[in-house]
Amino acid sequence: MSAIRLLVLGAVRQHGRAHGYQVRNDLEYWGAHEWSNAKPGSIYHALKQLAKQGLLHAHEIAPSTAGGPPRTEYEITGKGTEEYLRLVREALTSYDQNMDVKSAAIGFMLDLPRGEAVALLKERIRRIEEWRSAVTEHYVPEGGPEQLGHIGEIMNLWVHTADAEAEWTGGLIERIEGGAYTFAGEGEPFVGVLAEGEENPYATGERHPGDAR
Amino acid sequence: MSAIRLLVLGAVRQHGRAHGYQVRNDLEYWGAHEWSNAKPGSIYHALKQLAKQGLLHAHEIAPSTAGGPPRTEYEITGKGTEEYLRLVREALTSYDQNMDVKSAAIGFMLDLPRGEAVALLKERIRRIEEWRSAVTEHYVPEGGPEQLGHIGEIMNLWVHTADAEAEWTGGLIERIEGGAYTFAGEGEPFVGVLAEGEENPYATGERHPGDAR
DNA sequence: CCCTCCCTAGTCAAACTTGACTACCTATGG
DNA sequence: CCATAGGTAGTCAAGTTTGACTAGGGAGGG
Repeated sequence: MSAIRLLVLGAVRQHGRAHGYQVRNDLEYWGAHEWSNAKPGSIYHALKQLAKQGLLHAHEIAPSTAGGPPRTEYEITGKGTEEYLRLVREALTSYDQNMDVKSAAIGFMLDLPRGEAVALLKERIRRIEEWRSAVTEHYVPEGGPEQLGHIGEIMNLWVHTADAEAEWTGGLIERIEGGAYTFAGEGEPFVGVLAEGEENPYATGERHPGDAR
Repeated sequence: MSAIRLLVLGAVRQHGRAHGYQVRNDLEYWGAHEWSNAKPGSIYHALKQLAKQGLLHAHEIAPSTAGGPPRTEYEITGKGTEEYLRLVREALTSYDQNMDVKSAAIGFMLDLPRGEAVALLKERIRRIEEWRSAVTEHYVPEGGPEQLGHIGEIMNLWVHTADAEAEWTGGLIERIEGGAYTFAGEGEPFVGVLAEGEENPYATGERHPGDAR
């Protein structure tokens, strides 16, 4: 699963109606150009792709009001909302993923009801543990793990990483169950996009730490 | 950095001389089709690319001895060996990476001298800690971390992940400094490829746990 | 002897990603 | 009043990845 579809769908959805440059700005506001592969080309490509698949509706619009070429505005469709929620659920649940998917999942989790988010995170832990025991049981040869030599270090890395993720997930579950944050249906939804004309406090130039290069 | 170049260079290098299907089999033997993006198309593409860049030398060969289309054999060049070692060093050092790069780095680290491997891993820890403090210092707004709301959980994830990796790296350094494994120049090098005709004990069909789906 | 299945070895189109590039408009300083 | 820097909005070619597909040969069963 690539994070870009989720990010773009989520941005358009929070906006209600947005053109490509707005989405691009939101993702930059979120720092996503640094912790995900959200480059201009990918964003415009994703918008076109999503429109082609009926997840976004494209409005052809007259030349921009603020200079530059004419622009296309997008709105999320019913099918798109379904897909968005499906992607959020998948990102929260599955242990398949890169940092960008996980980060996006957390950013969007408030769009689910609190109970469901907790259930999905518990399922996540279950899958991590399942995977962990598959590693330890399947790969350890008869004669003990020493037989593997340095290759055993790879499994060690996998197990260590899995444990750390399970632990972090557990902490998050506790905080959510303890009443933290405002989930779907509990009040004003959290909106993290830039309004028309609002300036981006995290605009380019500054070096952000999400950047793992 | 994508893991595929490193994996393919490493496989050809251990073989001395190999055609695409052999590389494919080695990667399957290593389980790489499950913990990396090593699909047939990617492997053949990488081989051609590496040959074009002068990192591999391609021998055009007559029709296969065992059925199927004619095949091309590859050998690593001097430039290719340099690039291979550069990639191993980079993979060991940088905190940029996905599981596949890390796993490959461990698999190949014995091709470096012991002292260098330790130095690179220490540098890795230094970079992780640098990144960690960049996250905590840069992203925490005035008014405390509570201001961020659920977005703070993303930074929490990053920090937690960084700490886990630093810890794991530290453990690996200790074991290496304690004399574990046989590094470059210390004796018979470790060879993890299938000989001609040798059967792959991890052949397809079985489900491997590296598969994180 | 023939049919089917599987292994060998690889190709290919479609989708996705990357990074550089274009074109237009506004504000600003000299 | 002019040029020039910078923001707006997006395109494009080149490179990479994916997953399905091809085509030939041998093994084994009936």
